[in-house]
Amino acid sequence: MRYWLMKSEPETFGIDDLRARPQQTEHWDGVRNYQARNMMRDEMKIGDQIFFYHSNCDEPGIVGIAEVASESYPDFTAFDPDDKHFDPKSNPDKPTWFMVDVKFVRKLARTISLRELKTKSELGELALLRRGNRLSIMPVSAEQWAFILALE
DNA sequence: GCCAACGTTGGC
DNA sequence: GCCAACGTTGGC
Repeated sequence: MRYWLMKSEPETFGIDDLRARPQQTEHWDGVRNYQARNMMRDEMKIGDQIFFYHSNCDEPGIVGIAEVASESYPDFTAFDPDDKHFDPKSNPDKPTWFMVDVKFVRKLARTISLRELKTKSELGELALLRRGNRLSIMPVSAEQWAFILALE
């Protein structure tokens, strides 16, 4: 099993939105970055654990845990001209973009903020903290996962 | 709102 | 293939 971190803006789709979905599950649509796509399409497996990260908000940080709930499949929002994430280069016969379903596991007892994570030398290699990293999905090592959870 | 750090696009 | 222009992300 692998570990991941996925960013979302709480004003758009936060951890509480995921919890409120039927089956507490939602497809992770809208990813339009090839690196992030490759991780979802090629590396994520059902049961992988995910840190749910709130970005672009008052206190950016890890707010909960989710898990991968499906194999990857084409992101159908790319096919819809009316969708914000429409991409004319992707079509159902040869989709460009993929996604997985993500299921709510639990909220953390408190937000582990980006500010706090930055103070931990043990997390120097965490992709989230690397300079200029804007990927919305990134891998987390088992060691990093355990260390961060122990902060809770 | 600002701006650094990207990734993408398109002219050449 | 190069690279300038442009758009986006996301912390602050």
